[in-house]
Amino acid sequence: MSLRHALLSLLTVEPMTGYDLYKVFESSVGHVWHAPDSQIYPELKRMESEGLVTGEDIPWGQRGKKRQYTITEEGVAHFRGWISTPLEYARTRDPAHLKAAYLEWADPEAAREQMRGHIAHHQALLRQWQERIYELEHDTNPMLTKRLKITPPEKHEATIAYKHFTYEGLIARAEAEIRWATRGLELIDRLNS
Amino acid sequence: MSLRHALLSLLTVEPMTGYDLYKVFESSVGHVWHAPDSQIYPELKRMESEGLVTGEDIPWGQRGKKRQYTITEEGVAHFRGWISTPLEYARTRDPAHLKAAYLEWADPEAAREQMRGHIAHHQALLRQWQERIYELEHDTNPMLTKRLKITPPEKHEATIAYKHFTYEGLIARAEAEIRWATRGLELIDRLNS
DNA sequence: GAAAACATGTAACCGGTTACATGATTCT
DNA sequence: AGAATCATGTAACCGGTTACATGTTTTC
Repeated sequence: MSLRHALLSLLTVEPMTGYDLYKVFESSVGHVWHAPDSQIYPELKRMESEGLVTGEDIPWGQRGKKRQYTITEEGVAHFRGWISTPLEYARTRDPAHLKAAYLEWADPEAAREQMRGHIAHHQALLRQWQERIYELEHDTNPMLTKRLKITPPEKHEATIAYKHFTYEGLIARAEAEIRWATRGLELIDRLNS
Repeated sequence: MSLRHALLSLLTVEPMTGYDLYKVFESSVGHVWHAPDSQIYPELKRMESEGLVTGEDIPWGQRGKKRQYTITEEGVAHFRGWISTPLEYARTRDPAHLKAAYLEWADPEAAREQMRGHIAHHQALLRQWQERIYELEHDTNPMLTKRLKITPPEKHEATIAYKHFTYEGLIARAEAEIRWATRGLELIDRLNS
């Protein structure tokens, strides 16, 4: 149930429509949290009915309208409460490592293809996260820029530092996965020579 | 839908009942893949109806009976096919890192508690996986021992090596998470001094 | 005028979790 | 005799995915 917390985190910056939020999930934030529009719209309605946000229809063009959601005090408290609550970790369920444990069942080329896929996947993530770090260091992330504008200057350092720290962790993880799969390729070669 | 592949991987060793499989998931294998009994029993039925396994009622005590499942040739082919098929990676959804990105919303002690929880979680995983490595190196894992008995000797090395490789990857990941959260604690101290 | 982007939903399904329910066997 | 373990399920729910559906506005 972290979707609503991801939504709330964005709504602490400024009021947004479902489509605005969807676009953010599709771009930068989407590399930490993904959500399809079909999940966002109903969740916003539920959050409105629970008083975490208020919705307001605002005109859009001649006949159109869109619904803009504003976080409530209760929503802010809810978000802060979630951040402060110890995370419950889900039991392990890891298809990539489950497959890796039984690679002797695949022929060597299929096994190599698994490892190459793993490397490609994590290299793509790595690039995305390095791009986020670049944005942080050059203040080119629109959401963060807006956030800093409404944040007291003495909290700017922490606001940036925790996001930097987050992406560093994701980068370290991606690099570890790439190293692991690279060793996997070497192992496959060794076992099939 | 990897549950059925996890079940098939175990059934390649010997016929087992739902409860047998459940126990294995609760112990060693459960640290790579977890499944509750309420998911295992219906899945086995479905797999039987799809011809991946055959079920046989065998007597248990005076009046009791239990259903033992044997993997079919089709089941073996299905498992091998899965291992050889490139994995589709799910979009990122990572509550721990989502929270970390907004730790400025928590007070320092709650933020530290998050990091300590992350460290404790991954240290517990680390111990489990180191235990699995120990088992591999000393041949004290019952399932693996049985597996090797029905595996041609020339494939023993690969069978063990891929499992070793898998756990090494999980260990590297846990160590990276612990390092990350440890840096997180340092960051919290620095920002609040 | 057409295409792309903006805007918002519903419905069916799927894998997984939690709670509930029941009974037999084995061990102490 | 009682407790632990063995054994097998059902049902309600939950978060998430995929497919379907519709209409407006802006841009080229």
